[in-house]
Amino acid sequence: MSLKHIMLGMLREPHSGYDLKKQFDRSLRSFWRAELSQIYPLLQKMEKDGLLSSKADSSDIGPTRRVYKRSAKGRDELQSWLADGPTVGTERIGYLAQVFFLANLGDDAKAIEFMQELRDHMANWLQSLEAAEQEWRSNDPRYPDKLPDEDFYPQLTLELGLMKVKANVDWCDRCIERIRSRSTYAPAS
Amino acid sequence: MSLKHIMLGMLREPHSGYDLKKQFDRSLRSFWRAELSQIYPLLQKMEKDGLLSSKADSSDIGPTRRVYKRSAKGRDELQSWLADGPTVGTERIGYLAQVFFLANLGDDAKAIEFMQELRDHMANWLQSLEAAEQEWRSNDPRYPDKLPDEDFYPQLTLELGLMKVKANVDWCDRCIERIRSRSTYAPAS
DNA sequence: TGTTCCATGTAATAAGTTACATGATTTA
DNA sequence: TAAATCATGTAACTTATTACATGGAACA
Repeated sequence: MSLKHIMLGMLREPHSGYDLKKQFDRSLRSFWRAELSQIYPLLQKMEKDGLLSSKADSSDIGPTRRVYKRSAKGRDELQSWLADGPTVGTERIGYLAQVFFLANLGDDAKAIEFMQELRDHMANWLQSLEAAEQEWRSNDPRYPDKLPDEDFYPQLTLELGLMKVKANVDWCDRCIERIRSRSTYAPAS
Repeated sequence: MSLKHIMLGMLREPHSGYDLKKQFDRSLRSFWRAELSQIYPLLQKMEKDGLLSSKADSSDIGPTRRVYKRSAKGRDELQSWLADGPTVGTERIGYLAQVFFLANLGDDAKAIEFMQELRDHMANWLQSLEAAEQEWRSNDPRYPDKLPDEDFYPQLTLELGLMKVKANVDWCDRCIERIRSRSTYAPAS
């Protein structure tokens, strides 16, 4: 169960479920996602299990929120997740499963369209990652290697994200090229 | 629901649940996985839904197996999955979530150990992908661009797999180096 | 005053994992 | 004959998604 551990990681400082969702969309979406309808019940369960504590926060602005923070037990649980070593072999990449079976479209032109659409997604994604990096770099002189630990490790994941998404764009381009040349040998009816 | 569609992709030719599991471990494990205890009930349900047909196969060797094959309805379902365009933004990569929170180990040496272990995993994985490619290349003169469609598209995913796993190895190396230099500035007590 | 955003949840369903159970066949 | 592999499944549980429901606050 990883979402539990991700929550524990995020809840060093108090956050509401709504906050956590936004953080997901900002900094973790390259490798994990979660819906609010999963987050809220999970937070409740984790509090029941003693991993979190919560309190209502009726601050001056906005509706009342419930903010959670991890307990000592929660911190231990997080550490043992990390100490267990890397979780490998559980990756799940839907679009690659689709490419694997793309022959079933039965039409090279449609396959090219698919790859083109994928390429566009990846190019947009790359832009947003590059923008995020640029902003970070210009707002914090410690970027990247003198960031405090709690920002340095996220920065490592941003770097890999950039590399991977770039690789995806290039790969899409080459795939399109290769499908095109094949079609030339045996053009669609 | 993607596993359903992956099954449909694989079941152009008849296969048993056991077969499908082996195919997963051979050619799809870079981006999807499934347990037998998920596969068997799913096949039954898909047959009930008219996406597959099955028959018992008491061949000369081995225990009796039940082999499934997709129906016309199954083929349509598969095509509409592909025609819907690429599924993006649902990726899930557990080890990156861990790296993101690696500061919580509270010890650079442990973080380096973690990254080292990850690097080893990736390097092994790379070896097995390279071996798979090499074998394929030497056993089929059509490799890679003159393969028939049903092998060409899987080959595209193998290529990306190779690129990504290589990128991971390099990234791990650089991360280890960067964590080391940081430690030099502020060495662990 | 209507739209968007903030904020929290429940219900129903689907998808996936871990543990358990069974028995035949092949190979060392 | 013991161990590994082939082969299929069920049960219990955990995890995740989709749809629904509610209402206050900010903003244009």
